[in-house]
Amino acid sequence: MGKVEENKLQKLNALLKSSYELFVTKGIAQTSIHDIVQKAGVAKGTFYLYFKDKYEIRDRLVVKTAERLFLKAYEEVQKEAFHEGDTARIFEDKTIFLIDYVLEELKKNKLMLQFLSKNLSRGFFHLALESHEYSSEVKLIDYYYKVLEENPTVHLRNPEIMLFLIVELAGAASFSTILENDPISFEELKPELYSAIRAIIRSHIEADK
Amino acid sequence: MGKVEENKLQKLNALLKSSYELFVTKGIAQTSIHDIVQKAGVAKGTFYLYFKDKYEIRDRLVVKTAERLFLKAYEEVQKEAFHEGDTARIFEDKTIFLIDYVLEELKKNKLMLQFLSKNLSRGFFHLALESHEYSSEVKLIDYYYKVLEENPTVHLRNPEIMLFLIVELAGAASFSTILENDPISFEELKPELYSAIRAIIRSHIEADK
Amino acid sequence: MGKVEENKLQKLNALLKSSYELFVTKGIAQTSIHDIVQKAGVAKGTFYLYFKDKYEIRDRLVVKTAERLFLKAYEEVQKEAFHEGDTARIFEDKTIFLIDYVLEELKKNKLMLQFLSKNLSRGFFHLALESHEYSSEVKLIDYYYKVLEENPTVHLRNPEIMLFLIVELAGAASFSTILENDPISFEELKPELYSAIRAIIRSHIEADK
Amino acid sequence: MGKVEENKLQKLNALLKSSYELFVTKGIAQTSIHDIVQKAGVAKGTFYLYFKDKYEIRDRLVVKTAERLFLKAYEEVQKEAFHEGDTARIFEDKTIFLIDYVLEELKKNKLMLQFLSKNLSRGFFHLALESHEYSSEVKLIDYYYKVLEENPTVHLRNPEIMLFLIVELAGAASFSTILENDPISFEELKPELYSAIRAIIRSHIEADK
DNA sequence: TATGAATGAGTCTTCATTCAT
DNA sequence: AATGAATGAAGACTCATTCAT
Repeated sequence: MGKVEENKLQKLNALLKSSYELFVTKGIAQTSIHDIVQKAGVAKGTFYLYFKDKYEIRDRLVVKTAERLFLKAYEEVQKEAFHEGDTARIFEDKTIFLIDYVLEELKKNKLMLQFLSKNLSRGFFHLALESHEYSSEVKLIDYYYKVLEENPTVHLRNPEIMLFLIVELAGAASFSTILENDPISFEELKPELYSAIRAIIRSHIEADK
Repeated sequence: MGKVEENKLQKLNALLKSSYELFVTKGIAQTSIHDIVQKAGVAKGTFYLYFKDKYEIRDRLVVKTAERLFLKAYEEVQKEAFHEGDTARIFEDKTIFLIDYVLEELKKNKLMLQFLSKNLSRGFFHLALESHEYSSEVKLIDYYYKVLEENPTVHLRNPEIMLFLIVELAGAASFSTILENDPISFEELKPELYSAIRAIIRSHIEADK
Repeated sequence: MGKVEENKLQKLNALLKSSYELFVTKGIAQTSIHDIVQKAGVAKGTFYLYFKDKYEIRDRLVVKTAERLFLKAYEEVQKEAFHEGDTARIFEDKTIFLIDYVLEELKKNKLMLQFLSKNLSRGFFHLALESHEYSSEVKLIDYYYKVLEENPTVHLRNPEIMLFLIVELAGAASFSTILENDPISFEELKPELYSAIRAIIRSHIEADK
Repeated sequence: MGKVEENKLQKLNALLKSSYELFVTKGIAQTSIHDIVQKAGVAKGTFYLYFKDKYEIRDRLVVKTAERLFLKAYEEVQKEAFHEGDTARIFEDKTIFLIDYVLEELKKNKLMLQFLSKNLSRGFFHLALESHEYSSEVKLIDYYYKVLEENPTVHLRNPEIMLFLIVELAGAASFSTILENDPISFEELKPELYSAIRAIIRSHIEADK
């Protein structure tokens, strides 16, 4: 990589980094291009060499953040030992573990949750399901299929829709409870949420012949 | 009502009406006070006689819209005959009916759905669960308790959290499917959504002694 | 006085009183008609039945305040016994006493001093010298002539200009020292100020034949 | 100086110039940012690149104007020959000359005087005594000490306070007479004012042993 | 006389975007 | 490629004043 290329990458990263910090701290609407470039230490005009506007930078950040999170969640599932009960039960446990890992991470980093939830109406989970122009190739659904493949005796009626429902439920329910303890605390919600998710999973597992 | 009072109400309504129309068409951020008062045919200063800013007007509109919708849903439940199966099944059916009515209304009026979903981070459904300063007294949860009372043999482990989970699920899942047919169409989602909701309800119904 | 007249006077006084309080607390520019009428407990339109604008009310207040102050100062001079030295010295002492009384009153009520000095470029003292449409008939200069008459052997070269110079000097010098201790404290200034005033008086006293 | 720098200076000066003209003509309160930038031929946003608000521009103008005036007055004192009488008399004459020069300049430019007197509660002369953030370093008091040093046999009891008193007196008395011929004309006032100033100076000159 | 709802001009201020250097 | 001065549209909000009741 030439010196020029290196310099460009450096500026790009400075812009991404300062944007992320500002978005997460002040919120997107309250962050101006001026704020971003000042924090990044580049000139105003430079911003426009890399991004169309701040919403483009936000989209890139959201995708990047989501992917990183899911990759880590998947890696943690792999490390864990699941063997209590039958394969259906193991699959259920793995799903809950995955969801729980992500939610706990978001709980630890509320600013990140706020940033993600505030700026994506459909929520963080949903986005990660979709293909996206900035995205690299791996999606939550791909990880999920891998988990599924590891338990070949489990048959789901409609795995994609099931995951969609679970993700929407977990996302929507945890946003308000984590951020506002409303209507109950996240800790109180958790057992009920996971019990509901298990109920959904079971209703999707087809009886073996 | 005196002439003055009449005139005041007229202005208030003109402002609410033009705001609503602009919000659902252009979005809140893209709507200026200038737009609102111009459409309403009143002076700029008049706006500030009735509202602090456009977010106050939005909140009032959201609450008003949500209440109207739920009241109608509840009325429709009352008209309908439910008698297939045991009381638990009847309760399930009534819940699904209620949800379905609201979702169908939102589907008919996508602009309203968009407006509501875009402007309430926690979602339209969630709001309706809570008390609110602009709100009259009846809430979704109240309607729900009424429905519950009509089926006194049904015992729910935790009716409030159950409703919260159902509402978050239905809300989140239907927003993206209705507005963007993504990842599937709303029509395809429906049976799966309702089946998931039934699974959640059943997991909350306590076994009779 | 009829009931209507009484009511009118009451409103007028309420407006004057609330204006004064707001002017000395927040300053004139920061006080709106809305503030005044709200504090006075009358309607906005009522303000315009009594005053053209807030500057008219300010002028009336300034004159009223100044007159009251000078009347009191003159009364105090009358109570005091002056007999040390010759008539010229007694006249000098009376003048200093008069000035000192007014300055001490202003020092006690800095808000009043601020209000007067901020809103009259030429200062409080100067105004009181002039005839004014809202003013009743007695002016500082009239009091001064009375003092002069009590000491008939004293001959001043130009009493009016002398008083003008003294008043401007005392006013300007005390404003900044009382309000801001700048460049020295008022207490430190006083002996120097009064010594300067005495020097001016002496230079105006004509030698008797 | 690069083209950019040159252009910046040009804009800054255009803003200062148009502000000054508007302030002295209409008064500060009646001058809007819109007026200023329009007259300067720059965009509204440009104003905020150079100044926080119109009060900052006013302060800079006042200081700039005052400094220029006093520098010129001092230079004129240096050019003049003073030798009539003893050193005390020469010192007196120089002081009067200095004051007179400034007052005559203000008389020539009544708009400037009006602007200065209206917008500085403590008075224009007073300002010139003080250090100020926009100011370069030389102050009236510095010039005055120089004058004093040129006459080493003159001993003043308290030169700083004496100057303060003289300046306040000259400032306050001349504002109203120059601007409004009130209560007498400036020309009529002058001999009396200077005689008063001489009386003050003499009362500060300490008797030689 | 008194009211206070209504007005809309006026003001400040921010900010994305452009473009000459 | 990078800069940052300049732009000016756009927006929020205030407030003295009017006038129908």
